[in-house]
Amino acid sequence: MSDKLLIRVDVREIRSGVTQLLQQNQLLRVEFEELPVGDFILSDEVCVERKAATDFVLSIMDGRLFGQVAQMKATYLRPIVVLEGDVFNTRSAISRESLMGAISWLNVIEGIGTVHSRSAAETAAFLEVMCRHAQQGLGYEIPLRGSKPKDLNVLAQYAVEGLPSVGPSTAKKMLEHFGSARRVFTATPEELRGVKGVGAKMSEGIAQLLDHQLGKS
Amino acid sequence: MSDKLLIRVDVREIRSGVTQLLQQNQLLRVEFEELPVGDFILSDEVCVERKAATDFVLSIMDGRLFGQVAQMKATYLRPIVVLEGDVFNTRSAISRESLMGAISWLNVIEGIGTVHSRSAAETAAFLEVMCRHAQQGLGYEIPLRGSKPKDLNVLAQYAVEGLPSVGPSTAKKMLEHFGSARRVFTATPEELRGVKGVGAKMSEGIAQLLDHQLGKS
DNA sequence: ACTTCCGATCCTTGA
DNA sequence: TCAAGGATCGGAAGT
Repeated sequence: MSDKLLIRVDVREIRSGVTQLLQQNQLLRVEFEELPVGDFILSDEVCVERKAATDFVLSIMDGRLFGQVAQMKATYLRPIVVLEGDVFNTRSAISRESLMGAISWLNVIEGIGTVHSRSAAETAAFLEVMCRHAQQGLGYEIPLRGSKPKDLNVLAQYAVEGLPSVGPSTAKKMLEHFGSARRVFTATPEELRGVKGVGAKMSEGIAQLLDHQLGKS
Repeated sequence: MSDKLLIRVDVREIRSGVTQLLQQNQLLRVEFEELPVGDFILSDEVCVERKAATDFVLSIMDGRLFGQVAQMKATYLRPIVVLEGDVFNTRSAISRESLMGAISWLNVIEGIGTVHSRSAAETAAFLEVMCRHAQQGLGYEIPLRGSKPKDLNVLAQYAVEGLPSVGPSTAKKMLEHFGSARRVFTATPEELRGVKGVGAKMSEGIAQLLDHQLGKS
């Protein structure tokens, strides 16, 4: 019972004030890892992504947030985003509706809870509580929103979207057409054109990328 | 498509400022009902409980919150609590820990998202967005990946970074090792392990993703 | 997230 | 049947 709670922290958070505070906390044992996704792992099921206000806004604008969220959902049953600071008062030129849209999207569509904290200290305190809940919870399993197997689809889509001129819609159609990501990546330009929305230009561009031998910059 | 979004509001919210604002919103059609649970029904799945800061605190202290939440969970797939105002600055003699405990409990254990709003107006705005998301989804798709580079070398690396657990440095090494992106994507797990930094776990994860047959839509 | 803009792709026409 | 034109869709860029 006297065992400390284990919290696994991504190495990129090492220097953050939050982490310092966690280490000072006698109830916690902090371990650093290079996490492929998320910032704090509270249990096998619960993963926390911490976003300072400005970073949250930036990650919306450059699209990082969506990929991160997709990956969190693929790995953890209960991903949670902690928003640190006042997201509505960053200097960034983002519209209010975009911001609210993002928060709503997380909660309503993705089923990812958002916890607001006002400072690093508060974030650390929240993490302690959340950690206890995640590990000692109530013991019973909670039926969850996301299904696991389906999530490989998302990861596959994520990979395919890396191709030039390929967005969400084309990526989906390609995966449907070819069955797997590997078969998309091995397809010839002619085969690619079999996908609706993919014409000469796109198929050539993709082939060019795939077969490109790296050289001069 | 031009139909307004329907939002069902509990009769006890009739006189609230939030409701007034909802009624003025041309995009919404407001209907009042005596709801057995929750304050706003946004869809068959999504239900919102609005808690002004002081009320939130009170409902924690007298234990009401837990019952309400249990009922919401029983009826709706995705219950959400909107916290209006500054919950940490009510006059009530509640400890910070209890407050954070309640918020953590909602998110971590119950899987109920908490959205913070600073005023009735903001709550109303949030409800509009959430209502749209609940009923129509986004209405478009978000690219999982951010904007793409144009330089072929960089682009190839970018594409490879789409693989799970593969960051910039691993991607670079893979490309050097295999010569082209296509050859990375066609590699077997054993071949992948030939790259420094890629072990059993990562190579298996990658292969699994590449060969994953997508489940049906 | 949301909006706007631009280009590729697709589809119809019409010779 | 095929080429040219315009409508539509989806990706990219910007706020």
